[in-house]
Amino acid sequence: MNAAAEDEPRPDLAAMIVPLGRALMADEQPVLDAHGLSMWGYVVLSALGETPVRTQAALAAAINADKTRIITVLDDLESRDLLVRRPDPKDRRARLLSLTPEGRRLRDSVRDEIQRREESWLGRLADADRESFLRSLRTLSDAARRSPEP
Amino acid sequence: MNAAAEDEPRPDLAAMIVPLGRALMADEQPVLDAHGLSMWGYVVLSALGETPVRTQAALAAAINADKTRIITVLDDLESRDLLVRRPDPKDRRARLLSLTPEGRRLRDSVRDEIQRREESWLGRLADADRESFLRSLRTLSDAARRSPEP
DNA sequence: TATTGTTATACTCTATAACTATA
DNA sequence: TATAGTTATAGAGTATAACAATA
Repeated sequence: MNAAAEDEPRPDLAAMIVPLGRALMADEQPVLDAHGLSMWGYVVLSALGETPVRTQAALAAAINADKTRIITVLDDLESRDLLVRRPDPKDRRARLLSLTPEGRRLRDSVRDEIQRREESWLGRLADADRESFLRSLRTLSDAARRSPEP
Repeated sequence: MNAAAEDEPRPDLAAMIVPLGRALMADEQPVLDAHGLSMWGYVVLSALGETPVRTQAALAAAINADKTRIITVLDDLESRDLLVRRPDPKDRRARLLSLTPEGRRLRDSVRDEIQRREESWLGRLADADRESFLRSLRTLSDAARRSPEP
């Protein structure tokens, strides 16, 4: 039994979640390195897979990134034939973004490796907690996406 | 029911956790601002409260920060009489760190406000999930602290 | 020589503002 | 004029290396 257990306040949520996020990212970095992908590169590939995106600004918004920040990422991915940018015929200012088959393959295999590593993290949880944890995480993550970040 | 639910892979853990951490921090920033505290300042006050720390290096390690990074933070907190640094008589290289009563008071009131805000996040969870979520989060957070970050 | 705290410097990430091309 | 994309610049945050004091 803990000596001062009664006085111990619970740790702040952020104080647990932020370092956990960092540790997860650090754990995934070797996978990305092995495929020559940056974190943002992978995020972009993932976001394009789920929903076809019609403008770079929309893509940036979807992944909570600055629109200027993803440009070099897109340049790199395009130069490696993982995605294509072509002007929208209806509005030639906009760029239609789509994954190439190769981009899709890369995204899938990286995601598989990453999620396999994540499984080993989830393996630390009690079986009864695991599903509940993922459900809660989805709920909070959705709430976070909706919360207005100035 | 979701159209393509069967094909939909679960989002990466990191892709949910990292933005959630950012949103929590953004949500807490106004509280810190109101008390003139930086995020690291608050982290230091919190860490000092829980366990008395005998060296700055130990403190830095405890909060997963670079030892050089907390120095200006300590300077600021000390100048505001929230903590004191005094040379350890047994090893005058080391600085014994302790909160002043004022530092303790500030830490407590900021923590109360922050945790009150966090409660409104947790309020989104199903009652049955809440306890499980916090337990799982503690488990993973502990694991993250142990994981060796190069 | 090794360690604690510190300072100075460099590097990475991110945001802001200005430019182009289309509309 | 307004918007999509782009480029250039500046700022914050972080890490690396070098230093002084003490052991």
